[in-house]
Amino acid sequence: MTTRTSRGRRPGAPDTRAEVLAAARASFAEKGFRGTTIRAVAASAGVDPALVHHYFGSKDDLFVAALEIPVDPREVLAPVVAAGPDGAGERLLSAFLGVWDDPAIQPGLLAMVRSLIADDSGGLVRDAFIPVVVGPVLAGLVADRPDVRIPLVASQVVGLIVARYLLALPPMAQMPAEDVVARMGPVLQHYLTGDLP
Amino acid sequence: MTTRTSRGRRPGAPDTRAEVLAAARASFAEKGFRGTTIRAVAASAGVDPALVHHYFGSKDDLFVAALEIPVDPREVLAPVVAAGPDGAGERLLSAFLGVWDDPAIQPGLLAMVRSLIADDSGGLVRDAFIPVVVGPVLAGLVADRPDVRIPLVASQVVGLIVARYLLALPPMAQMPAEDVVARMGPVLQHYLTGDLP
DNA sequence: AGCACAATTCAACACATGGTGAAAAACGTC
DNA sequence: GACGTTTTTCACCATGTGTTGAATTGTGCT
Repeated sequence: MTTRTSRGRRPGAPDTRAEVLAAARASFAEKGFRGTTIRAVAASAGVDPALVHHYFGSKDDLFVAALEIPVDPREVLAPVVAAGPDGAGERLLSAFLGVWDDPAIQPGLLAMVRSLIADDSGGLVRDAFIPVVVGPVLAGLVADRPDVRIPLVASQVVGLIVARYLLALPPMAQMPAEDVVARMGPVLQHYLTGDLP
Repeated sequence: MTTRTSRGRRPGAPDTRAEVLAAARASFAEKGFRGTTIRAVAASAGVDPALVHHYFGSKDDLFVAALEIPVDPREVLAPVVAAGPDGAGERLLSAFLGVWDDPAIQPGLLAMVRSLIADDSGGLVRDAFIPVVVGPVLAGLVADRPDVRIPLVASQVVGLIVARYLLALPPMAQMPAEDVVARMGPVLQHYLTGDLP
């Protein structure tokens, strides 16, 4: 039911709709859902606020449009799992950083996580994302007691994301991905397969 | 320059000011700064919105009042550091959980961290809190290369806080403090004193 | 040129929010 | 009871927000 049904623009012409979406994504990523205003998005795209509504409907609709991420976590994690538990910590981190450091993907993820933590909407991660999406995948990687190991892995990964991307703590934010993998990989490996009290 | 200068209320009487502050603290902790409205705080305390202003001034003032935490991080960490690096990982975690699991302290900390992550105000943590407050303290605990080790410790601790308190992921949120200490302590110890690539 | 349709802007509404100043109510003291 | 003080409410204001519908401009087609 979108407006854009017919043939595309002529090549070279600016795609205003895409620019608005990019501006929205950036604002959601930086300021979260509540901190983002339609007017600010419109201004940042050099456009009238009404146009934003014309293209995307309500602010909620704009948000879910900005959340659209060109990556399926299951596809990213599949090869990590397929290679078995040896060195899985490093591979897991590598895959993660590969996605998060991709400038085409990062703003959408950032918007999602920032808004998730900002409001109380953690219920979504708690009830859907972790148990349904990431839980089953990681289950193939842990040695045993997934109910204990998965939250440990999750807590370390969440900490990395918050420190490196949301808070941009130096030097964590500037550290090359390989260094992060080398230093945190063994810890993840320990959480996945090491001895647990 | 507050209004409350003269002698206190008679014992047993309800302290409206304190109730308003508690309501504000709870709302800031749950919904963050932007998600909190003066009207909602007033309603939750069963009071007129103007009274909130009368007691606390602006919304910013109310926020800093809600942030007041009866704990100095330096005092909490001092004994951890004094005992030296052996088992520092466990002691660090223990001290941390002791503070965060204290229901008298938690809402204030939650409000602080939630709002810090929600907006872009991470600059405060980045530029003041970590380097000025926690950095020097932890510097006495790390074996060497504090610029690398401290962010690693920080990322794991941040992950714990976000997973356990902000997102309340099960079973991390329900795990007894001792279990957390037993399972994450060795990792922190490794970040503090272990071999690093 | 004229037409159909998409892209874009304009002007405005309804509402929620932070904030203010004066009035009223409650309370202790003499 | 009359007073000063504190506590609490009332009635507004200015502003920013999401949203809407009509109007305007632009573009391609015949």
